[in-house]
Amino acid sequence: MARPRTPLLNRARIGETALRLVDEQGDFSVPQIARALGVQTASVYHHVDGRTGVIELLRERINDSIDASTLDGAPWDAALEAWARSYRAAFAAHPRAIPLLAVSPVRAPKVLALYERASGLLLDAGFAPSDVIPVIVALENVVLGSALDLAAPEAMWDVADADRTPRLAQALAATGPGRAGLAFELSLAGVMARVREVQAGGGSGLRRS
Amino acid sequence: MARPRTPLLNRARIGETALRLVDEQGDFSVPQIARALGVQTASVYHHVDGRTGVIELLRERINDSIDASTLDGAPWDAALEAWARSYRAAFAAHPRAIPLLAVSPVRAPKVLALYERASGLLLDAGFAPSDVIPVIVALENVVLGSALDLAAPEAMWDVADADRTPRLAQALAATGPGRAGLAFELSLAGVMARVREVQAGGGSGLRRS
DNA sequence: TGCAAAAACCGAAAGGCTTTAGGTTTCTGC
DNA sequence: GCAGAAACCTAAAGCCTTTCGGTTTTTGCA
Repeated sequence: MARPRTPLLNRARIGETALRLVDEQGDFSVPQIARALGVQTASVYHHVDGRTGVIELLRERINDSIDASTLDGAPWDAALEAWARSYRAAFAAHPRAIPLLAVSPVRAPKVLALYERASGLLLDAGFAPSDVIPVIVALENVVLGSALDLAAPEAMWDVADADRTPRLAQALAATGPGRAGLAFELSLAGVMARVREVQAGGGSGLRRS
Repeated sequence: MARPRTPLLNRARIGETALRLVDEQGDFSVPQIARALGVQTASVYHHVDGRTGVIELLRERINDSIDASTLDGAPWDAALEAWARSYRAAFAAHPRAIPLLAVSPVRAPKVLALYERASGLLLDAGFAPSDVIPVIVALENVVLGSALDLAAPEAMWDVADADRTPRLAQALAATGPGRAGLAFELSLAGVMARVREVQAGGGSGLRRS
């Protein structure tokens, strides 16, 4: 009833539970976590900095499943592309977490470490320093946009009926499964091609184009 | 104290207030809207279907500022690109609303009408029907990903310090303002180039690549 | 014209969430 | 051996969402 002989809580268990709740219902609350772990709400606050802290835990968990080693590969463009794929796969595994992560700022050092490696990769590849961040952000946009698409899926397209939106219905009928993946591959291929052009151009390839 | 001689509330005033609150603080609550309009909380529920209804109001407002006429232009690729730009501009004007809109699917007929026009544009341009949806989704991913980036607090990048993340810090220092816009232009240019390839290829250009 | 029904707002309340403050017990370091 | 930290609890303040009856004014229609 006070301090237990063996601890009931730890950050890992809290993060695990929160992620499960988010996967199941698209959101979480501190009382829900506490109930799932058989503990009072206030106890959770001893291990985590409130709701924001739990979100940070989610970010770490998802981020840990990104294969950072891809960034060590060569050539640089294959490495970057593999990183983007791994990045997306990590988010695609928990699409409902994305809206949560989008609003709160990144504080996890591990996440910053990823950006650090990506920056190093691009600088070593000869990118102008002023082009590095835009390139990273562009890739990130594609990854997150595609992941966001996974978060609010089919319902949106189901509304289309052949009477009011015939062309859309025609296009939808011809679309096979895995449209989200196809769209991601299209975007990724396009952006990577453009990124290669920027690198080949040297200097600040972006502002010139 | 009961029914006023002239109505105090209407959907437009509620939507306007909600959007202002979202722009200012990144979120809204029904009581906040009520207070801003000098009304009791319960009164708002007479005009709008709760919190969800207010979010739908936000979506309508933002969608209305998309310039749909761009899709009527020619050539098709310029029209599509202009649409993407207008699409992004609409969201960029209220970036903090994106996480709110991202979770619930679109049901507004006006939005579907946009997709209908885009589908027609692509079909008329000779795209294989099975390629139309992936192309639209790919563009949308870039637009929403980039808009989401605008919602993310700048603080995210401020955390980088030169000791632990030197290359990232170097890249950040060299980055001018408007990194978000630069990244969007990069993504858009890349995706549009790839989309042109798909069209030129005919058939199902996507699966072949 | 009369009057029932609808519209617009208010008061109150249930139930949930976030967070803090202050207790009690157990463990740890010295 | 003991002070202090750690882990959990009870309690409570203050917010939010939503619903359920009021009260008054307007409107539709007979």
